[in-house]
Parts: sequence; structure tokens; C-alpha cells
Amino acid sequence: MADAPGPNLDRIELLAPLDPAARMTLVRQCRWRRFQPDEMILDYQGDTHDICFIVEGRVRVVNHSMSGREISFDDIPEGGFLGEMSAIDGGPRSASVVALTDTLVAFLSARPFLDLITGHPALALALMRRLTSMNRRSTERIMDLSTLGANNRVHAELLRLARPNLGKDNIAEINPAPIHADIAARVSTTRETVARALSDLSRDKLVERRNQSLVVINFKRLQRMVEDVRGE
Amino acid sequence: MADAPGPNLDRIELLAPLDPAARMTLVRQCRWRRFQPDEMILDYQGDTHDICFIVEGRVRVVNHSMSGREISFDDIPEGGFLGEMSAIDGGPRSASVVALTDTLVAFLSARPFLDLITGHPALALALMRRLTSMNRRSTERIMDLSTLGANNRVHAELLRLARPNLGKDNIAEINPAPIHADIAARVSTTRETVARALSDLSRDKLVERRNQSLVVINFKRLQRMVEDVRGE
DNA sequence: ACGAGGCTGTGACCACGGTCACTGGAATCA
DNA sequence: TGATTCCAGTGACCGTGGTCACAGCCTCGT
Repeated sequence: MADAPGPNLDRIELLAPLDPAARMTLVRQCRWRRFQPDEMILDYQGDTHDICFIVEGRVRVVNHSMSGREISFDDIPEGGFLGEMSAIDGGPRSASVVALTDTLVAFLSARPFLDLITGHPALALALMRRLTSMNRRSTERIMDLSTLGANNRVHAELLRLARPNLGKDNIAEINPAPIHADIAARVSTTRETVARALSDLSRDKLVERRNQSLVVINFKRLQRMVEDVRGE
Repeated sequence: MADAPGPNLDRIELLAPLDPAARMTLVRQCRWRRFQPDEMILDYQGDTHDICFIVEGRVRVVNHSMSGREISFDDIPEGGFLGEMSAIDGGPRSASVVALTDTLVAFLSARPFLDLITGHPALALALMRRLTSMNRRSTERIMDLSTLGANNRVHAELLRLARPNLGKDNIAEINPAPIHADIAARVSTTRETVARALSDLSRDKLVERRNQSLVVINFKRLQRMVEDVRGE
């Protein structure tokens, strides 16, 4: 690997507009910490205000209702960041964040972070784009929750998972196959409902389980099923 | 009135950090237009990218499922703005906006708007704070939709409406009383369910209809009712 | 003063999907 | 090679709340 020795922030997308020297000085302003899978990185309603860069690993933004029900908001891959909202407005954490894999995260306090973005318009813009993309996803989810039944929300989620690898043949392979409980947490339903929705789809030859992956055989038809219900 | 003659942007909160001269030049870069109540200002999925300042009047951000079902996201008062997301990322409109009253809006194209905020860190920060507050409200709404029943969502909305005028006596008057259908659109349920929830509450002496307004008689108890269900 | 239109309030009905309770397979580890 | 754990799949049950259908009220406008 061509990387400089020791931890660095060169793979953090948000910081790409910075020149290497600036990133280096930033490295020393961060607190660094490793997390095990399932370890909690940020706690819902905590009043820390650091922004966190995911240098290695992968994390999940979730919330739990005390009953154990889990609502999943986003997965953030290596090179991403989180915690920006509390850094920006000083408010409490709006969700928890847990490590999915072994993870290395760099914490930067709100003050230096805000100084950084006010000094670099390119960073400010990138951050705003991130915030608006989060907003777009949220309003779509609210629309889904308000207008779609649980089954159709599962269908819609399948489409979202499949679209990135949709081939010209109207087939899309999702690999590895997602765990039912995870899909359930992303569309606010239960594991059982997801299982039933998927068996119905495979009964109708719209979807198929192949080895380790889940294959959407007829993407367009699945898409029409969701759209028909949306507008009605 | 002490205002300068002709339309101006002095009451737009976002632009408060600007000096008056800068606001004046901005006035000439805007396109101005008046709207009647119920008139559509922005159309869902439209691909315009202006930011809109609400100079006079009041507007509502909503979406409709083609069935007529209405999902309400936010009301924006005089001095506010909307449309920033499409200006920032160039994407289509994520919701429709309609005038609630007679409204005067100033449209500013994305390019000059982005130049403006990249040149004024104070504006950039204010905009980010606005974007994160939208995100916070959305994630709260998603949590409510995922963990609360329709009745409890109505209760929660009542609390949100009442809190700003909560007195030391544990009583809060909501004035004027909101229309049931509007509450329904804000918490994604039906007019009928709102009516039933409110009669139940007044039967239990938690809420009372007084002349033109709706009075929450026992704020704390209502609050406990919602919290008890949330954590379970 | 009367009729029209918008809002509220309630009853009856029933389907969607959450919950509970299992079974069975597939991995992982001692 | 069991034993344990995690995940998928399915049946039965029934409560919540969406839908439809009306009836009573205001408030306006003419």
C-alpha cells in the first residue's frame, strides 16, 4: 500500500478538497479510537458535539424504541462521516451509531470543525449537499410510511437495493443477500412481514434466492407494482 | 411603516447578517411574484432550482398521493425561505409548496444564491442549521410513524402545538384551534381518527374546546401518555 | 333569511399486519 | 460431532385504524 505510515484522513471524501498538508494538521487535532463490531460509537441523546470520520470499517445509524424495536436510518462506509448535525447546531445526538465491523474513527471537536468549513467554501458546499441528500431520503421514507403498506415498503426497499446493479436484462443481483431483520428495520416493519413478502415475490417469479444472493428477476414489473399503489 | 418603498428583503431572517446595501442589490437579482391562497408555488418533481424567499404571507410544504391523501411537511411563515435543497444539489423538487394566504415571494436562481453563501460564511452556517433542523424533525417523524399508533401520534402533535404556550399552570391554549384535517396531514392519519382521538381526550378531561381555541388542560399527563407508549 | 359549503362527530365494517409460537436449516465452535 | 446460535419460513389470532356513510353545525354570501 502506498499510504503514509500511521493513520491519516486521506480517504475521507468530505476532506478531499483540502490539500494534503491541511489534512495532516487535522490528523493531530482529532482523537482516535477503535471500535469492535456492535460497539456503540454515539449514543442517542448524548450531548457530545464532535464530528466523526470513519477511517476504517463500516457503521450503522439506528434508533431503538425501548421495546427493542429497531429503526435503521443509514449505513456509512469507510471514508464517510457522521455526527455533523450536533456539531452544526449544538443539539443532542438524534440517533445512535454502532460499529458493524472493526472500525477506526477520528473525532474532531465542533469548534475546529466549524472553523474548517467556514474557511473552505468547497467543504461547506459538500456538507450542505450531504445534509440535503439526507433530507431527501427522509422525506421519501416519510412518504413511503404514509402511503404504502408494509408489503409495498419491502418491495420499494428491494428496488432501492437492486437498482445499483440493474443490468440491461431487467435483472438485478443483490449480493450478499440482506438479512430479513435488517430490511425490516429499514422500512419499519417486522422480520416476519419481510419473510412473507419475499416468499410471495418468489412464488410469483419476481425474485429468486441464488446461493448467497437475492436476485430480482423482473425489475420493471416490481417497479410497476410499487408505483401503482403509490398513486392511489 | 418605516420600510423603504417597494419590495425588499429586509425581513428575511436568513439574510439578516448581510448589510443593507448587499440586500438591496439582491432585490434586483430576484424575480418577484404574488400568489393567491391555494395557488401552487413549487410543484413536486419540478426541475426549477431557485431558492424562494417568503416576503409576505405564509406557505405550506405538502405532498399528495394521487389518491388525494395529503402529507404535510412544514408551514413557512413570512421571513422564511424554501427551495434551498434543489438550489444546493440541482435535484428535482422533493415536495410541492402552496400558498396559504396572499403571498409575495422572491425567486433567486441557484447560481447567484450559491455565490452568495460561499462568500458569506455566516449565511452558510445559518443555512446548515436550517438543513439540520429539518433533518431532526424528519427523523423524529419517522420514529413516531414507526413506533407510535395513530392515536398517540395525534397526542404527540398536540404536545408540539401546545408546548410553545405552556403556562406554569400545566395548561396550554392552542389558538386558533387547528383544523382536524390539517393535524391528520401532519401525522399521517385520517380526519376521522383525529376527531376520535380528540373526543377521547376531552372525555378524559385532558383537553377542552373553548370558543375558538383548543386547550390542553393537563399537559404533563398527556406527555406521560405519549412517553409511556414510546418506550415499549 | 336561506341555502351552500366546510368542518366536526360517530357508528359499522373488515383487512392489514403485528405478535406469538413453532419448525427447520445453515453456520460456527468446542 | 454434537451443541449452540442465528436466520428463514409459516400458521393462527385479533387489535388498530382506514373507509364509507350519515347527521348536525357553523359561517358566509347573496
